[in-house]
Amino acid sequence: MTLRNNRETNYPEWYQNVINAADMAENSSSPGCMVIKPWGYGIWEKIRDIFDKKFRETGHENCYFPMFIPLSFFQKEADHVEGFAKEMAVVTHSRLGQENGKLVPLSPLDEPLIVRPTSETIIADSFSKWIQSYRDLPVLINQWANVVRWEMRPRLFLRTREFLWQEGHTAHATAKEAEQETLQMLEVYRDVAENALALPVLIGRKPEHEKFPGAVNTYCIEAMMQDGKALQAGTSHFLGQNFAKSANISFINQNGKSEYAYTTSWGVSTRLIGGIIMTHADDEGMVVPPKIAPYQIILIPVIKNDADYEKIMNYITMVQTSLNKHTPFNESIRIKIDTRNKSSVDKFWEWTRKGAPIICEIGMRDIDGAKVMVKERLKLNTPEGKEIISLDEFSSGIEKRLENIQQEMYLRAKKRLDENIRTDIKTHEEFNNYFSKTNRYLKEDNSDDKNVAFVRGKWSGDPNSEELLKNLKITIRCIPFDQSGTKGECLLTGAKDATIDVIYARTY
RNA sequence: CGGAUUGUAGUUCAGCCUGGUAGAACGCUUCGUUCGGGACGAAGAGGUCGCUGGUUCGAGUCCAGUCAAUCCGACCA
Repeated sequence: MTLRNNRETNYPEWYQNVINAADMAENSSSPGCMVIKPWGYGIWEKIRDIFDKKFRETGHENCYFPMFIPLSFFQKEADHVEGFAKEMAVVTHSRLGQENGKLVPLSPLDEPLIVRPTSETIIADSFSKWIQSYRDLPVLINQWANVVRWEMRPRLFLRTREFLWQEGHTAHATAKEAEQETLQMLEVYRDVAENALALPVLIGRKPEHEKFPGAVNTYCIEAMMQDGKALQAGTSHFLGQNFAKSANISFINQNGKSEYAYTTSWGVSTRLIGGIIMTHADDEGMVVPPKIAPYQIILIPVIKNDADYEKIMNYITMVQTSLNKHTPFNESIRIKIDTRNKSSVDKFWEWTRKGAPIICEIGMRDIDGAKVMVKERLKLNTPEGKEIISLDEFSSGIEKRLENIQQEMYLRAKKRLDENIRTDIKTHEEFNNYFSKTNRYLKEDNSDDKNVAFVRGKWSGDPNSEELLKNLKITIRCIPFDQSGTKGECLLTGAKDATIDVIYARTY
């Protein structure tokens, strides 16, 4: 029994099926919101821990700010409010009362409160109090929080009204230092995405019309899903003095003069999990990279006679003890012994659908020869996917085995990304032709030339581009850092002598 | 928020056109045989048919409203 929909017949439904099959999350009765279940939340916790460590290593400390932001704070930054106005949750009352047997809001607030869609304004307010002198800079903080954006078309992990994320906020004495911070955190995002989530990404700068509201520059990491669409996986913003001016974050510099600080902000969210699903999952369900798997190894007892129970459990404990001596990725190994009263076959397929990297079935057959049956999720349905090896060999090779799985997952995704960025499209006509096709699951051999994914090519920078892109349902994902400097036909407008290299793609 | 479609058992759905005792499969429980690639047999539990109102002797079925979900738009991490 595979998933009800495979990637090829119905990609969006397949995505939902994977989440159900892996028991990662579900729609809540609270409209547009999701319940993140233990396996999904466990993955988020691992992602969070890895990022958190990196943030600390780069000098940031965690804080917490209120989720309610006074409405007036949003009026201070014009671009910012314009960008978020259409998706604000507004708190207007402070009490409920009975009216004709129905509960109704009572006691209106003098000033409505906004449930934070992002925290620039409320954090800038604090910064303005914290920062007096150049000696107070830089301020480097991060918060792990939930935010609310009133989405009209929710999708588990990718777009829900409430989501979990991390938002870093920093203030600096110079523009240069703030820009460096912005790029440093972008590099942290790239590093974690590629090395921990096995999510190969493109990095670059957003064009003007895709910038974060209120930012001077927005940088991003962009990933490619298995249907060739792009997913913005993380953003890092250089905010210049925009928020400093609107919230009066000023300091006395070394020359005794008052100056506005330069701020940054950067964030990744639970959306990353959606990206991981759409990058690694297959027609059997989820596949989780070992570095972020809540459990890396599942041990399933195979008990044919109740009389063997104790013997088998003792052996499994021995397997666990042996594995526990090892520290893959320099961390404690994460093992789950599945003792639930279910058939071992059911357990195997359950963990397969959840995407646990390694599943071992252990029964009487293994005990005599001190062996273990090892199944790797990534090699499911292949002859190599099932090995019977000695416990010693399995145990001593476990670090390497998990590293190989992690590496293999990255390489597979990287190959897909590399092979589906078209660089040979040189004219407006070819470009229109290419994007006249609809996105679908990317076939590996690409033999029938129906794959639609990314195009790397020229853009004129024409301010009317936004409208043109909208009509074609295409976006400019980013302006890559490595610009060729050559001239060519703008793929979007057909204008000659366009100089900017950009990534065009459809997006989530 | 606009367009389309759908809401019936835990899940997927049939029943609705043509109103008259609530159905199937899977899942779940129990027992037995099984168990190392998605088991089999037998018995059993489980639904005020999304919600509100209307028409009717009678509504899962017809009508109106409403809420939610899915897909397509607009918007977005």
